[in-house]
Amino acid sequence: MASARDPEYVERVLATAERVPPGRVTTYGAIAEAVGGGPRQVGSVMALHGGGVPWWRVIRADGSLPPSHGEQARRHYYDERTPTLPSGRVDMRSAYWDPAD
DNA sequence: TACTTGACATTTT
DNA sequence: AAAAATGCCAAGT
Repeated sequence: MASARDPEYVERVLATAERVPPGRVTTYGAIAEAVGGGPRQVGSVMALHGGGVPWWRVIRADGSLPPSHGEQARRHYYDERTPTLPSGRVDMRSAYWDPAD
């Protein structure tokens, strides 16, 4: 299992999350494809070890804010001037950043 | 070993 | 447009 317990996997996930430029966002799925495993796995890793990374730049594929962090994330988005839609969702069209970049 | 659970994704109602 | 159903991958119990 390439996993939340393996520091290596965790490192890769966190490293990718840290590489996300300010004002941009990426998705769990994208990271999952970059580091391997499944989107949920990435989520679990973030949940356990995401304390030191900008998790607010990592959102769901549909642009919805992180399920359990709506308010926090919103504040950060405002600070980083992340393109958001009136509906409270991030503007994926322009703010999306690909980990493979 | 089998079932449940989860910072998700995609498709269909 | 919004909600439900289905699929995925690995951990936790």
